[in-house]
Amino acid sequence: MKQKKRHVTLLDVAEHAGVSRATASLALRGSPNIAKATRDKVLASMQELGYVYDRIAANLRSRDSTTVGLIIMELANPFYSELLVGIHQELDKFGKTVILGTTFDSPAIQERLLSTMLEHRVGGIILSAAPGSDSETVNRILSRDIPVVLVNRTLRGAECDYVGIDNVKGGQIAAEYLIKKGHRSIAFLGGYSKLSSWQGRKQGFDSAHLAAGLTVDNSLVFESPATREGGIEVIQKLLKVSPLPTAAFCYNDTIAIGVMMKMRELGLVPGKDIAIVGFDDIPEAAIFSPKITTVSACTRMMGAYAARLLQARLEGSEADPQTVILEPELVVRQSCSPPDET
Amino acid sequence: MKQKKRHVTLLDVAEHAGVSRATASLALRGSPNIAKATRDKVLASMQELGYVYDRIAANLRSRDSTTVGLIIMELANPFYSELLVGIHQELDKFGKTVILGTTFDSPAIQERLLSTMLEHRVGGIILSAAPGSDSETVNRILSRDIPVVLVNRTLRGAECDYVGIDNVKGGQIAAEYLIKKGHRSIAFLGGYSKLSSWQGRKQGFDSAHLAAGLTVDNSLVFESPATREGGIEVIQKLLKVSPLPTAAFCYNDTIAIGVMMKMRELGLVPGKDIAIVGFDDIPEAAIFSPKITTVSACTRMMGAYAARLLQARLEGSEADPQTVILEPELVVRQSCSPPDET
DNA sequence: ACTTCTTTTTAGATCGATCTATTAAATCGA
DNA sequence: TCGATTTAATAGATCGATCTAAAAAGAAGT
Repeated sequence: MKQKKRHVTLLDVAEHAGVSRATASLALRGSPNIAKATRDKVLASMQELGYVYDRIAANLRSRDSTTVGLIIMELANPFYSELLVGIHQELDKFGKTVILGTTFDSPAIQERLLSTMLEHRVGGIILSAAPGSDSETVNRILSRDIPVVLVNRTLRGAECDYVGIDNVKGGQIAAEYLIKKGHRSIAFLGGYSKLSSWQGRKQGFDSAHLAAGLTVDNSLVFESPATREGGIEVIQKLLKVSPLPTAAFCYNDTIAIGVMMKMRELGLVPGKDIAIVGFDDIPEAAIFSPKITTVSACTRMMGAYAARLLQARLEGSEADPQTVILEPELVVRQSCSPPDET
Repeated sequence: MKQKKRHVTLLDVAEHAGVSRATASLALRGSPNIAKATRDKVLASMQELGYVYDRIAANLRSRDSTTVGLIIMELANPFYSELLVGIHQELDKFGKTVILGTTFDSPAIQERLLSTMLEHRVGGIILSAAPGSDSETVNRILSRDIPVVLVNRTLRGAECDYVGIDNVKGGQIAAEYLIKKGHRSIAFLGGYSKLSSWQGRKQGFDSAHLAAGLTVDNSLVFESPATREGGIEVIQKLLKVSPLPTAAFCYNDTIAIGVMMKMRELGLVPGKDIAIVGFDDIPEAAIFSPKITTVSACTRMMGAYAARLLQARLEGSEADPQTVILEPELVVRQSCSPPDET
């Protein structure tokens, strides 16, 4: 039953409709200087022959592109999958098709993905850069006239658009909240100090302490990968400290979840024995028990902004590099009791 | 500082190396009948000029494709994002680039996405079909010699490969487990009865009852969207029933989470007042409190299999349509107490 | 009827690569 | 040394569309 259909090209359509290839092309694209009768004839032939437009060939000739490359760290990570949703939905509105790549935070993989995407003639790239990657990488792409938008992670020296969140503010409101609740000894858990986002959050954390007349105890700062395992690792280190802090600000929600799971396993009551604030407001934060008080990074909106900035470039904007910094918001839930009176 | 580099083509490379375009092309691809000295010369010129291979143009001429279309329901859904991970990682190994589309379960959107992907000359398509979509859709693509692999959701009448899970078995082991724990009155919550996966799970659920000499009470079956909200909706309906069942099998984990959140909100103890078994084993299932006992759908593996089947077709396999059915596994956690003795 | 202007259509070159078929150079055997 | 064979390099057509520039057809003005 499987009959092999020959590939139908525009030339076949043109011949079937009794016009030239050029006319068929113009008709297809709804050019105003094709007579309506002719256009209808061409459209009918297309229908009849089962013609499929070859956008690839069209793009080759007209030197443009309807695809966009998207490079993120990982898909199995709620933060990035939310970001992906935001970007994907917005680009879809602009008729752009997304080509996906994940780096697992390896600059080498990132390099390979970028090459592949260039070979596929993407019109632009949205990049959440792997740590340790070079701004030279980005600038090399820009010099090929392919716009790049950085998202979530900035890259010093890259001359392109950037969308991120105000990490300083985020760290600050988290710490302010805990201080207001009466906490005086607050840990800072997880993440890597070489990431710009970590530095920002820490800075805000510190300045909230300063503003309240408190000093930050840097022996309560522990770094780790930004994973659930990282959280488990870091809470174990923290529990060796004496006296224990009454609260902890976690670099992100995933770490907070690891921390709290381990606490419960050890017979502690997360949120009560140690109050916890997370970061990102991933979907899990609302379903964990206790529900996690966290700093919302408006992740989807961040993705949408990135998509819009890129679209503007694709439409020819030559403006200076834009920077969009979103305001974080504290989402108060149930993971922060006031400190025990002892 | 921004100098506009002209696009470097293979012809430029050839001229720079002092050979013909054809030779440059062969050298680039490592053809055995190009002298090593010549190849080195060409490679050096490529390097020097900053040449970027245009895979799109190459694919046009050689009539093949390095891209694959992937169509799923939604990204912000742990099940599908796990599936995506499995597919994406495996395709990446084959050097295939993924073009992404989400249907939100709308056949109309699905149709549009398929068209777009065909226009982009994808080599093949992995599809988790929207409910109510037509097998004709798939067969039309197949008749264009573009292989399709269905994943997770089958489509009656579509003559192509399929990877799924044994839903009957899954429903059965879930019910068996609850029955063994002593439950005699078990609800079936969420999902839509028109989905083939729902029907399978229900069938297994029923047959486990039958095998234990129990009868299924169909007034304890409630349908809903497969979302957290669906779970909330469906537990409210269930709680109006009297006497209450002692256990519930949920169509998937997301529903189970909605159910349990709402239970807790109403002062009930999820897992104790009503024992809960979920389906899919999404990452959240392990972090929810209580940790959810669930039927693992081996989601990533499912994705990997789908990718492999497609790759086989792309390499020219003309075998009859293949069907891969994965065995589900019960993951016992903490959401199933035995029934209260009253 | 003839020029002028507009509208509609088209031939042929082109995008950047690969393919086919052929030629040029090198190697070899007698 | 010369033809036969193998190896290396190339010219020109081609993939399926768009673009440019020019031609053909139709409408309008005098």
